[in-house]
Amino acid sequence: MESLVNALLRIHPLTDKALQTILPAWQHWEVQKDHLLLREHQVSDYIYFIHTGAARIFYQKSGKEITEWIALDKQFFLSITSFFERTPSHLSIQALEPASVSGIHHNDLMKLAAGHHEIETLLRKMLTLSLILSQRRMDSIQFETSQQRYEKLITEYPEIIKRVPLTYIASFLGITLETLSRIRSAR
Amino acid sequence: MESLVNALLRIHPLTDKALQTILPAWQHWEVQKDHLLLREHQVSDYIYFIHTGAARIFYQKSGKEITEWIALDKQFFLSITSFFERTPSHLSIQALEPASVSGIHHNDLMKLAAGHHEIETLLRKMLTLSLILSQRRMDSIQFETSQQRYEKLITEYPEIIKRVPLTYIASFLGITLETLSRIRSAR
DNA sequence: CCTTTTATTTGACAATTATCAAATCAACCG
DNA sequence: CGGTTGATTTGATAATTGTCAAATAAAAGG
Repeated sequence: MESLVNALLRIHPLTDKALQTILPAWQHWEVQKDHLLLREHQVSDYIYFIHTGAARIFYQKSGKEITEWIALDKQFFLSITSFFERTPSHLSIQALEPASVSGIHHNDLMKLAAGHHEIETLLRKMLTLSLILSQRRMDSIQFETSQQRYEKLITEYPEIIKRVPLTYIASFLGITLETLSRIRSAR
Repeated sequence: MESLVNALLRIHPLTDKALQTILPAWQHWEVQKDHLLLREHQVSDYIYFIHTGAARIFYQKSGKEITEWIALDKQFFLSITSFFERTPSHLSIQALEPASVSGIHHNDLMKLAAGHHEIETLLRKMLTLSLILSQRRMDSIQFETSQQRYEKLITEYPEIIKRVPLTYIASFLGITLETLSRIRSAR
């Protein structure tokens, strides 16, 4: 709980009142390794926050699984298009380790945002950060070599190699498993 | 003006009062072909809306210009990171045709959003749309062939070929001019 | 209309990465 | 511990795209 509060306050300094309003809206789950938080074709109802553990967002592409995002401790994650457009997701979300996860439902969040200017601002700032992140990732995919992307990843998340199978990391980086293996052995 | 109002209302149905509050904050410019709306290293102060004309967002990458975005009539465009983080932009924005452009200043928009819940919501929805777009583009860059990306582009904007030089289109698609030329001649 | 400049196409070659196949390594279970 | 399964590495080859150089086409200015 504490890490969720910190994460929220870091995004926007909510008053105590607003904080007390939004906190009860979060639900909590302890899920096992491999548990699916979201299945393909479902409408994604939650923005998640992972307290401890790891999860991946992935989809099927011509028979293969493509990992689109990997979330480690203390990160928010969601299926953006499905959550905001209220359409069935082509993505699935799966725990890669036993995980402690919180989530806020779309209905609740929208009601809170409509009722409290502060929470609307919080949401706006979350979206701003997310958009900036998305832009950076796009830049990175388009203009950095896979080598560089890999280096960046392990600089930012050194533990990721030990916690997440290379197949997932490879497709997250937009390369094949074999290419990643060669990049790694060349260092 | 009318197209800007329509564009805003399509994003979020503002009350008349909110509309009358936000409209005066927009400035208007008629700019010539090649005019720079934003120069590299400047902090980007405006979200722009292009009534008529065309513009591109680009940056220098090892001596070459990379076009990151192309905006045709009735689209919003901005240097996302610079505008929201208030940091000097690595991007430039240039009119590709004589253009009629509106813009709202960061200071004004933030004051309005803080003062009016409705405008905060409008901004939040703009960011949501922008994030969805950014995700789609990322997907497209990472998992579609350049062939497919080109097809999509001309399906959505058939006129773009006649209005924008192929060099810009090529780098927008993330390929070289030569590769684009070959894709085009193969059809 | 001709000249100059810029935009686009074409060709040859090199570099990067994907694909397919097989080998090795590591982890887990009885 | 031995065996089975899944993860990772290595090898050989093919496909895609980038790079550099040159040719052609189109546009702009006098």
